[in-house]
Amino acid sequence: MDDVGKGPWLDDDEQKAWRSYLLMNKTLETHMERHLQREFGLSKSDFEILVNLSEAENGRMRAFELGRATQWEKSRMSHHLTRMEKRGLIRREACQARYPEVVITAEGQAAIEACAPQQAARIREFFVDVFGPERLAELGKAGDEVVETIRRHEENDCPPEVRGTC
Amino acid sequence: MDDVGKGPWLDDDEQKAWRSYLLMNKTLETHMERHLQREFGLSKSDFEILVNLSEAENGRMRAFELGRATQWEKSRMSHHLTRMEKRGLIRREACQARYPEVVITAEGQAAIEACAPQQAARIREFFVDVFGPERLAELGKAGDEVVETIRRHEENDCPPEVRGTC
DNA sequence: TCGACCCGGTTGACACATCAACCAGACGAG
DNA sequence: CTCGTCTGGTTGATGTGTCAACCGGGTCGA
Repeated sequence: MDDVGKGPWLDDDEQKAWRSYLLMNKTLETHMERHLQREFGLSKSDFEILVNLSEAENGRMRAFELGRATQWEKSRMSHHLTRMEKRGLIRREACQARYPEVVITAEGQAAIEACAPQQAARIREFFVDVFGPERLAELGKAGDEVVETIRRHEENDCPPEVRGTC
Repeated sequence: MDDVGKGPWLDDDEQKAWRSYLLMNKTLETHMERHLQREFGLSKSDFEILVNLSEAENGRMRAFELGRATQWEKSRMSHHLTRMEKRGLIRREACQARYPEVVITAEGQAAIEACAPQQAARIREFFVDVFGPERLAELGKAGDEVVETIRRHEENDCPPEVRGTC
């Protein structure tokens, strides 16, 4: 309620920066994703899961932790894991503990080892190197601030009232 | 082939910046989208179409131009337009020219006029103001460079050879 | 004039995300 | 003990995006 008053829409500079940002996002994302899909038959989502699993102890995690790491909703996680299981990239494995663990298969391991270096190279080529170290650091800081601001706003907006619909 | 050689994966600083950037994206996007959905029943895609139409001459455009403006595939456009038509936000209208025109309805106009100011205010609050003018300008420039780099790379990668699969 | 292609647009099948409902074990209060 | 509730996880319905195939009117060369 304290931010409205500069006019109903963004002014030209604001607009321009915002649109540049959006365009960069879309371009980067579609480029990376298309490459991943065409060369390796993996989606961005597959990649995210495989990265997390391959970095984990013994290549195994609970679905819950995967959810925390990726910020996905649990139902999305469940659906996607069943699809990946069907394709042989992961396996759900019952263990002595309460809940089953998600395990990366040899095939999954091979897939990510095959594509990770190229992904990294692309990130460098199109993002890291274009920004350069100073701008990169700036962006990182600003990004964290944005996230922080939104976090604060959201928890402000709905303090633990009875409403579960936050 | 000239970028590989710094190691197969990103180093710590690169990694950190990249992840901050990704997180900012996801946070911003889900926040904005959720707000739009809950308060106004519009998706980001609906919004994009309505913005373009409402800025156009007479609130009407060819689907083709919408496609150019939004960078969507034609099939996605077609599907989404039929859905929006069913909801009464737009109308497809045959005219004397070759192809039908997409027209924004009164209802669509009302919807976007209702939500646009709040969208703008949120963009200011969480993006423009957090970055501040200098960093915003930097980001805009860097973003354009990224887009430019990818463009060059892609047209380089597949010059107008016979392959239509670019 | 005829056929080959191009181009804007539609369609159908399928992959994916989201939402709400459900399930089962754990846990705490009575 | 048992009833309510919480939590991690699954399921099904539905909305959305993508791919490939198709359609119909133009255009161009033979």
